[in-house]
Amino acid sequence: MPELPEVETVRRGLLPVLQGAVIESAEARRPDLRWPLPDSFAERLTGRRVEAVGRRAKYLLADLDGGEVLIVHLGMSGSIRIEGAKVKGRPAGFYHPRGAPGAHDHVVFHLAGGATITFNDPRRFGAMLLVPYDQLDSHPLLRSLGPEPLGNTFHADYLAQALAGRRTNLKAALLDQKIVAGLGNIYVCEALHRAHLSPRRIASTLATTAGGPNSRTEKLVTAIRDVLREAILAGGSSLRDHRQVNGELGYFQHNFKVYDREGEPCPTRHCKGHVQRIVQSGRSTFFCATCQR
DNA sequence: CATGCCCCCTGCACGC
DNA sequence: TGCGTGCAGGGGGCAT
Repeated sequence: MPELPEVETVRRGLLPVLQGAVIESAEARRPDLRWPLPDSFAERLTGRRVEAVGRRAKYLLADLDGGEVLIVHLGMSGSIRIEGAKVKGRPAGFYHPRGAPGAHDHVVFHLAGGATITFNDPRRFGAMLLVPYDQLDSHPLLRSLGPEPLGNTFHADYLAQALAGRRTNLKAALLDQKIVAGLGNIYVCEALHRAHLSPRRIASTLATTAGGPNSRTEKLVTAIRDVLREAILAGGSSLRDHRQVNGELGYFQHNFKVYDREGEPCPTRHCKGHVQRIVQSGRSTFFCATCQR
């Protein structure tokens, strides 16, 4: 499911409940996620205080006292919900996923004070890991990630250098988390449409012109940053599984220009094209061949 | 190293 | 209604 904006939405929802909270107990109801839950998972979490709730790419990072970090990845279908919490005196959370109550609720955290945080993931492509804080940056899952697209180090100079020599297409290059970390299928399609760049274009053509990044690269960086920022403000996109942690829907899906809009007229001003769907690397790409070059 | 393909798993929409 | 098929916000692992 979730790309950077959805994960960031979850992080922001968790923050007021989880930061500073103590985990009274943890239930590992179904340990066979993408990888088995770590050894002694529940015991290592019991009594821990959550010092901070961060995010790197599509990973949620909960810093625990005692020196370990809980890494959570939501995979394709993972979601997190909070129940029994009060934020500013008001109860938060009532939504339950479809299906039988408790179905696919693989991990449950019981916080001191009575709130529960539940990880639900039908497809079980998600994961949870515990890693010593000082080994976080060198962890195999994180060490090769490219820059955060909303961070200071992601700019046209960087992207031009990162795409130099890449013979693959732009779609695949932007999905490559080593180039830029956090984009997925939706936001790559949307960013390329905003930048009027074809997903089929060879990535290296965005690299440099006369020693510097070309204007296409500048536009792409702007498009990526804009679409992510707008999506975060909208609470992410709710297609199937993604909810905010209190059960509310995100609404950025209403702002998609091309994703899942095959056959619709291209929304670019003065463009007479239509959105088409092609398959790249086995995944759907939506774009307008008229205004995206 | 870079690239492309397969696979993990469940649920749902679709056509017959 | 009951299939069977294809598709879904990801990404590790492998062969080439």
